[in-house]
Amino acid sequence: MMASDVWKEYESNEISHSVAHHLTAIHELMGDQGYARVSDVARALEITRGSASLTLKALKARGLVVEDHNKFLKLSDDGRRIVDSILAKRAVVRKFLNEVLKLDEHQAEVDACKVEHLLSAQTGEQLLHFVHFLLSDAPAAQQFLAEFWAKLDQNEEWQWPVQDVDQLFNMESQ
Amino acid sequence: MMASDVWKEYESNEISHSVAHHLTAIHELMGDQGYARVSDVARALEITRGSASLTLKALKARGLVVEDHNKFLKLSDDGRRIVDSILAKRAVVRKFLNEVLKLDEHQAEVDACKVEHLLSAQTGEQLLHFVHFLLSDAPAAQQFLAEFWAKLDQNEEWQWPVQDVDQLFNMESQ
DNA sequence: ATCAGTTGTTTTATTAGCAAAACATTAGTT
DNA sequence: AACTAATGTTTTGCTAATAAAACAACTGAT
Repeated sequence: MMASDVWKEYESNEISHSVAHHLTAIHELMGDQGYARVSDVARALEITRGSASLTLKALKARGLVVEDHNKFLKLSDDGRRIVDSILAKRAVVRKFLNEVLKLDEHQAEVDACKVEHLLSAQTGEQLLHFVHFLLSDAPAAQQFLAEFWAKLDQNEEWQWPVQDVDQLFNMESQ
Repeated sequence: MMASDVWKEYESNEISHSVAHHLTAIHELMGDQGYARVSDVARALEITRGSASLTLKALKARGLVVEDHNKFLKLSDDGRRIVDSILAKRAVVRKFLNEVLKLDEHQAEVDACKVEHLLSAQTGEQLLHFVHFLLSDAPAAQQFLAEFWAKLDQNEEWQWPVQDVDQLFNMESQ
């Protein structure tokens, strides 16, 4: 049975990759230089001012960005909440990929950036609990990680992509 | 510092969400009913035949799909490799979200479907090693999971989204 | 043989997200 | 004042991915 209802939810996402980065750019510019204009966002994202102007106009219409009396941009409360959730997911995914799975920092950054806006809040929260405990000083966590990393170094070989992951876990197919 | 070079890699992905699902649809139709035509793919994805026809024409041009003498579609070797890597990532992410993080099956399925085509091969492979060891009968793994799940039930409270994830881990900001 | 249903394609239109270019406004300098 | 630079917007055009509708070709039943 095809999960036709599942795959279409991709587009029904309220926050696109582009929107996520327009919003986070405003947030970071506010932190770095205290203000954010259309041009600053465009420079930060390396797109033209025209493109940024159009996207930001839409975000103002959606109530995620508000404009100062003198064209200075600010996140609304809703916009701020969205940025917080995105940055939290990005940070925890990056941390997991880099510090647990031992992927290099660039790869961890790129992959985290790609998925940050797609994960549900529930997923982000559970992942945070998981990584927090995994990287804590709890003996069970440290013991597990030590053994996992040792196993990684042994370079146990599968050819990737594994043909049938479920079979690798001794599951019935679903 | 803005990672301007990072966020644009999103679009430079060779496989879009749509393409990933056109290819996997062909794969699953071959398994289910032994053949796959344009109409079958369109029905499986719940899009019009016209849309499927156009997308599949592009995939034939890219050499990922080949067409029978009588309009029957098949994956090329390249197409098959892509489907294998996508399905492996989807399976391992779904398993991690559902069986480790204890997200419900639907949420796990949706989130896995959203990110499957975005993760690098390296990430997929490392995640597979991780989940495989985590769900094995190794005592360190079972001990860790038991403690983690017990901790989850205690419902340790953070308000999500956490404002500063790095501070939660006692890191210096980066 | 005709009529209905299925299939595949093409054309037209829409949306999101970009670039490029033209334009208007403002700010700073000389 | 005039010239220059920076800023913001609008218009036009592009690509990917969709829908909708028209069309052609094949299949099957009676």
